[in-house]
Amino acid sequence: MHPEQHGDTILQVTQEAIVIADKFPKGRKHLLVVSRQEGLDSLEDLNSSHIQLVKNLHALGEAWVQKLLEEDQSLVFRIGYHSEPSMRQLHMHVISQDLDSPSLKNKKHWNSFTTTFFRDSKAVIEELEATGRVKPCGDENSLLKLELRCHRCLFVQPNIPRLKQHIQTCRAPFPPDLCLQGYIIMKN
DNA sequence: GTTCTAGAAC
DNA sequence: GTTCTAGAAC
Repeated sequence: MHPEQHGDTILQVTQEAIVIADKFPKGRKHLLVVSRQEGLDSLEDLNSSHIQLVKNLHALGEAWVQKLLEEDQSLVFRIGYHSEPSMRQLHMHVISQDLDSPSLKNKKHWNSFTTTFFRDSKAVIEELEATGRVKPCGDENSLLKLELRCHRCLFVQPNIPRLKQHIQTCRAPFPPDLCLQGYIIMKN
């Protein structure tokens, strides 16, 4: 609400949103596009009146992806929302799909970005336009407790250290369903 | 959200 | 004996 009081921690300010670096990044690049609309805290709060807002948040996120891709063409991104955010103010994650970060430490962290708990911004916009609401994905808690599955090759890994080791070298293409829907954003 | 740690898993 | 996780505390 008062970005001027936070100096250089804020990457960008618009009338509707601010962009900041996630304090505990779960990928090499992890930004948050945060709505400045008071009281708008999660996807459940959205209705038809917010369509332009979420489109603008999406455009802001995409612009940052393009900027980050200019710096490193090997990066791959997804942009979207958590089903059950743990921080106030509706915020969209812009996160690189290496998921390579010391702050990614447990199953909940992993599953919050790799299961349907993560709602791609594009799908959120489409659902909001089609129905005027964004339905909860259902049983968020069990999604966060699912097995540790590589987000590329979809093989299950037994624990976090092994998963982290695995993703250092896994070069399987990203799942076709995500690519075909346009959820995976990479250099053309 | 993170940190810490007891006890489960190996 | 060591590694790892899950739940409590913050």
